[in-house]
Amino acid sequence: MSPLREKILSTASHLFQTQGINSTGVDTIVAAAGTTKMTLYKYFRSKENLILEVLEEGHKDFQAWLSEKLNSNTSQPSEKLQKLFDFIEEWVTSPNFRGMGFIKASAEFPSEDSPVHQLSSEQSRQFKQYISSLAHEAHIQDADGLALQLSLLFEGAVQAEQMIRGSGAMTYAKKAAKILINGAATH
Amino acid sequence: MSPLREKILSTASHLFQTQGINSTGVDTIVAAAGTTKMTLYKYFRSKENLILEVLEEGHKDFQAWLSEKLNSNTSQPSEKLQKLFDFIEEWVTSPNFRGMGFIKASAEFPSEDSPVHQLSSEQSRQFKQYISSLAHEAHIQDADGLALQLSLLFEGAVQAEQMIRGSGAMTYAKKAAKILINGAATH
DNA sequence: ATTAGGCTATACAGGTTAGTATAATTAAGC
DNA sequence: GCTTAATTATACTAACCTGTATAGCCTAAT
Repeated sequence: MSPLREKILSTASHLFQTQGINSTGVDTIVAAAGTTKMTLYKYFRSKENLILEVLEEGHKDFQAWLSEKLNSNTSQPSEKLQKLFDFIEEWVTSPNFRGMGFIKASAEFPSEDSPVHQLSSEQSRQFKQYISSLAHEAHIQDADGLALQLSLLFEGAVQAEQMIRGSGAMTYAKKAAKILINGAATH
Repeated sequence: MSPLREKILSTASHLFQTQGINSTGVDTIVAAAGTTKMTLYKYFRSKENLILEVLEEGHKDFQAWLSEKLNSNTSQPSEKLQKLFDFIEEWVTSPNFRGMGFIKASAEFPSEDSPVHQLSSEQSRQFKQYISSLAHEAHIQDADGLALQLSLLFEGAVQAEQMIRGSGAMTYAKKAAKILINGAATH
């Protein structure tokens, strides 16, 4: 991959997170990345295309990191579910955390026709599906229900944590998650 | 109050919710409200001012409806906390539900300098504070912690419900809320 | 009927944005 | 040293958006 392409992607990702997607112009991105519009439009068909690639890369990175973390640090399926939120907290509070793109993207692109909205809602669905599969392996009866509840907590916490940095939302989300997991396991 | 002013407010509220705030131009608003820009700018200093008033009205309506509902349908403080999510579900699934403005507004205006961001984060804080006061009256030890958890669930559920209409997110959020409330009450 | 106030219609200024065209510049390979 | 390819620099178009200016219209009260 071209290093300039990567630079544009990471710069855009950072700006989208801190300034918002719609309020970040292409000119701002290329200036911050130390390149020009011509180069950006060589690698990306349009701004929308760039947004989609930023979202995809961010989601892939997170999913890869999370499943690797779970697979190498736990053995039992029930243990994975228990440690899920510990690792999520680790991700969210890590210094290079650039936000969960799909959460904000769906808010900035509320129209269901928008490809950006479609991709981010698909990613949200995928994440919920992943939690559900963990719950299923741990032989939880209503695995989908628990997965939905945990993803609600997760999305709410990420948003709150970004709204007021250091609000401790993730800590309480973690506690709530453990209560819900234990409650679902005893049925 | 002028009926035209009210019409502009309600029209803007509806459009902001369905199309997003930033992607809804004033021309679109006045066309949908059946008036002209001159009239809009007679009643509102700027678009930003209109956004702030829409947010304020929506939040006031919700808070008034919710506390009235709680006060007239419950007696004991613990009962209020228990029924909180039942009423929230009623509000969210009601046909004239126009969304929780402050949740999306903070996402569309991520810069902390923005007055819109400041107002919506203040409203989010107020809502959490209200839940906390209910929890306090019910003699829950960690009232703030429970309030934070419940507001996470709430914000997550509203967003999910809007992302995929009829996802049943609110139903599961309600169940999770009851588990968390009961867990917090026995400490 | 006429006057006055609110509303409409329309055009426009000023700024911002995505995206393109064109030419100059750099750097690497032979 | 020359060619080739990639990147830069800069200017521009076309669309869009907020906010304003100006003139005309309609209705209600006197």
